[in-house]
Order: sequence, then C-alpha cells, then structure tokens
Amino acid sequence: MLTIGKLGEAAGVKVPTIRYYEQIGLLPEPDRSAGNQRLYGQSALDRLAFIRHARELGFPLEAIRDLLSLTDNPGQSCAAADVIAKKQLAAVKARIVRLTALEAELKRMITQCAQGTVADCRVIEVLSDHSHCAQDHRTSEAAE
Amino acid sequence: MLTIGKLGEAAGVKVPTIRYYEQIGLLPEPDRSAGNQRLYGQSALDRLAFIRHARELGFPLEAIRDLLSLTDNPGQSCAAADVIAKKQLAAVKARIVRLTALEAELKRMITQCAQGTVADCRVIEVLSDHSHCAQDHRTSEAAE
DNA sequence: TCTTGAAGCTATAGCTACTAGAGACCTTAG
DNA sequence: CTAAGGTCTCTAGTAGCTATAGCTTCAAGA
Repeated sequence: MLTIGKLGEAAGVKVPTIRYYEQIGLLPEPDRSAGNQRLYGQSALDRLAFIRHARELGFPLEAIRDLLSLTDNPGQSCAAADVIAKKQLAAVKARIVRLTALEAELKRMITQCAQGTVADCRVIEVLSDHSHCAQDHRTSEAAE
Repeated sequence: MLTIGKLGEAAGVKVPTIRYYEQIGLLPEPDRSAGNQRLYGQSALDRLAFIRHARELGFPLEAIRDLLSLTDNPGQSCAAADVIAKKQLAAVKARIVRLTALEAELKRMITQCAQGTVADCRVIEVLSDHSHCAQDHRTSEAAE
C-alpha cells in the first residue's frame, strides 16, 4: 500500500494534485489508515498514471473523464476514444500553425530592433500597429 | 469621445475585458459622462490596441504591463523591450517543440487503434503506459 | 520510550485572463 | 414619452491546479 506521497512520486504527480483529482471525482476515494491517511493500491497508481499521461498529451480533464469511463467498461467499442484522440490531434495541429506564425512575427520584431531608445523601438512599434505585421495572426494562441 | 462599447468595437476587445483591464491597472480610469458612463479618447484607443496586439502575440499581461511602462518613458533604452520579446519568443519556441512531439504521439495512437473494443484499443493503452511513447514528452504543454 | 522532523490532514484562498449574470441606471431614436 | 439597447457595479464562475495555515500522524534515532 502506498501513502499519497509515495503514490505521487511513483506517478509523477504532486500530492495536492492527487487530492484535487479525488475532489473532482477523477480518482475514487481511497481506503484510510487508522490515523485517517489515504492508502492506495496498484489500481490507483495505474489510474493516476493514465491521467497524468493524458494531461501530458494535452487532453483536458473532461476528456480524460470520458476516457476513464471507457476503461471502466472495457467491453464497448473504442470508437469514442478514437474520436477524442482525433479531436485532440486537430487542436494540437491548429495550435502549432498559430504558434509558428507567432514565432515568425516575434523573430522579425526582434531582428529589426535597433537597440536604440524606446521611441524608435521596433518591438513597441510593431505592437502598437497591426499593419506592421507580416501575417495575420488575429486568431491567436492567446485568444483561445 | 467614445463610449466603452464603441471603444471595444474599435479595438476589437470586449466590453467586460476593458473594465477588467481598468480594474487591474492596465488602463487608466477614464473621464465619465454626467450619467457616470466611461468616455475614452484617442490615447485610450491606442493603448488598448497595443494591449490587444501584444495579447495576440501571446504576451502575458504582466509583460504587457512592463512594455506599457516603457512606452510611458520613451526616452530610455529599448533593451528591456528586447528582453521581453526574446523571452516570449523562447516560450513560443518551447511550446512548438512540445506540441510537435504531442502531434506525433497522437498520430501514432490513432493509426494503431484497431477500431475494436476498448480492451485492445491502443489509444487507451498508450495513455496508460508511458513506455509506449515514441518520444519523451514529459515536459509537456499541459504541465506548464 | 521519548522526541523530533517529515509527511499527512482539512479548509480556504489565490493564480491567469477573462466571462457571465443580476438588477439597476442612462441614452437615444421614433 | 416610451421602449430598446447600452452601461453601471458587484459577485461568482471557468480550468487546473498551487499555496497557506494550523493541526495530527508516522517513522526513525537516542
């Protein structure tokens, strides 16, 4: 049996995060020791590793909740899991496109900065006026 | 003079967002009409456009606060602006790297999904065990 | 056995950058 | 003059945690 600290270490998740996941119902309430401390078994570790991994892949917690409900009834079709993953892939692709445009714009800004005074700084100037931009980045990362 | 609605329209920023920016001190408190409604001039529009553009480029509000304080004293060196922009560029680059790894992993997961039942669905399996991953994406987008 | 320090407990508040709602007030066109 | 739509303040909510306070429990060394 693992304490919450050991579980967190094993799964690579911080202790308060585990308690948070329990609170929002992603992890079941574990058994407690005589002194009221949480005790976890292998299944909790597996489940937490699953959650962590999905978070690393950028899945929002609600999608993870759905994925977990799939694993909880493993007899049914995995088409639902496939749909979630495809949706996530589309989102990731879109973000890459937008970020790449931002990268180009920032590079351009920086290379044009003459290192003089703020009054004639390209960085400030570009930020002041969108017409200085090479591309349209109006549907941006920040606007998500 | 512009009302808050007209200002928002002109700058492409929603009305509650303008009030929020005022609240956190990014925008100065404007004059008011006899009926206590906010009235803005050209300088507020310029400042708001600057903020919006910087947000589109992914700058966090704190960085924008710093950039705005630079524009408020335009005589000094623009090295600080350069530093802020370079920091932002580095952050954007790092996100692209991570997202590209995520993209590859999601593609791999999806192509391997046998479209059978959850029990042999690779989507679930890959998410359950990090050792299935082609790359290490442990320093991920989600972990930011 | 006692003690000390780490780890655990609950509960609450905070973070970013907004967004949404309630209920009242102002402005303007017809 | 009235009705519609814009604006006002205030509060609370969103995601996904993180941090703090003040307490209790546990494990190891003297």
